[in-house]
Amino acid sequence: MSLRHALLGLLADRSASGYDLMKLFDTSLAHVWPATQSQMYGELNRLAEAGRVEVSAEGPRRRKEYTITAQGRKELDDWLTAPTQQSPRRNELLLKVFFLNLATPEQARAILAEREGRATADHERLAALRTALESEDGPLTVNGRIALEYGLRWAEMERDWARWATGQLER
Amino acid sequence: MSLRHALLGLLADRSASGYDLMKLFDTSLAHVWPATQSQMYGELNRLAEAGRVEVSAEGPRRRKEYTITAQGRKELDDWLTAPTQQSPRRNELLLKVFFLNLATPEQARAILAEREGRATADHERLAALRTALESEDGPLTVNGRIALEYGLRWAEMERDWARWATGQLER
DNA sequence: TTGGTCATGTAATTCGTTACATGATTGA
DNA sequence: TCAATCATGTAACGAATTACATGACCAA
Repeated sequence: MSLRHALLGLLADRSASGYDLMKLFDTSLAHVWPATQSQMYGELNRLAEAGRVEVSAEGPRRRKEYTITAQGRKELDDWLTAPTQQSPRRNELLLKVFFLNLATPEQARAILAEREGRATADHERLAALRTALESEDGPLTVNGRIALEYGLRWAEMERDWARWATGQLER
Repeated sequence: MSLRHALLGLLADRSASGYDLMKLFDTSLAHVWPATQSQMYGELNRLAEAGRVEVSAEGPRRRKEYTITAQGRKELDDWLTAPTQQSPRRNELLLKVFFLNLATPEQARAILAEREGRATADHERLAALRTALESEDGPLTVNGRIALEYGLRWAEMERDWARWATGQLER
């Protein structure tokens, strides 16, 4: 239930409405923790009920601005220091690999080729993003670049693995 | 809903009961597609109702042996050839990285150190497994080794990234 | 005045987890 | 006979997705 912590994390930086948080998610957190609008509004209400956030202002169009409370900061801090539970490694690609012997050689090659293509495209996209970010130098960009580097290395790893695996099929 | 396809994949190789499938999951698929017993029995009933599998034999203790049908093979084949939807990349570690500026430098280093440690341990465990498998040479081991290689490269990537990120913190 | 954006919600459904329930069979 | 294993299920809950519903405000 880390959506909760993602919301607390964003609110720790500055107060915001559900709508604001939604946009922040879309622009900054979408690739590490996707969430839908329904989920967010629900979770915000639960956070408010639990005293982790409070409505600090009301604006036009029923806008509610949420501010993190001391309890909320505590929970956020506890989460940050708790051991990170490793990502549930449910992996559809590997599941297909496991059943590769049920597919024809052409199908098998296609599965790996598709992944290689996607990984290559991802890598290029992220590399371009890194180049674009190198010019900026804010305090926020440090974390961003660390996360970006993860994505780059991951894409590289998948691309190289897919190539290697394709080679393994022909023996 | 790939649990469905995992079950079909196992049944494509040989008929089995829910109990057998459970054990197969635990020994072979646990790390790519974990599933609980509840889920499996439920899904098997749904597959039977949809005509993808059928009860081919009944044994002692209410044992039901399932066999894949032509419809089931079709569905499995469709899944294998369909584009692999990329793993939902909800990643708690990266979420924490995103909020690293909210933590103290010690906390930040601890988060990365923990991941480095885990990744290193994973890598060693898988490397040992690879060595153990190198002596065998069955027809099933090809897929297995490709999947294993993925795990190895992934652990290596995370380990190296965590080291690099720790270095980035000190600038 | 009307269309776009701001803004918040509910409902239905699926997937997954944990815990509980039940009983048959086998081997020591 | 009794404990372990075989064998299948139900119930309750939480997390996530998709679709739908509603309305206020602002600018052209």
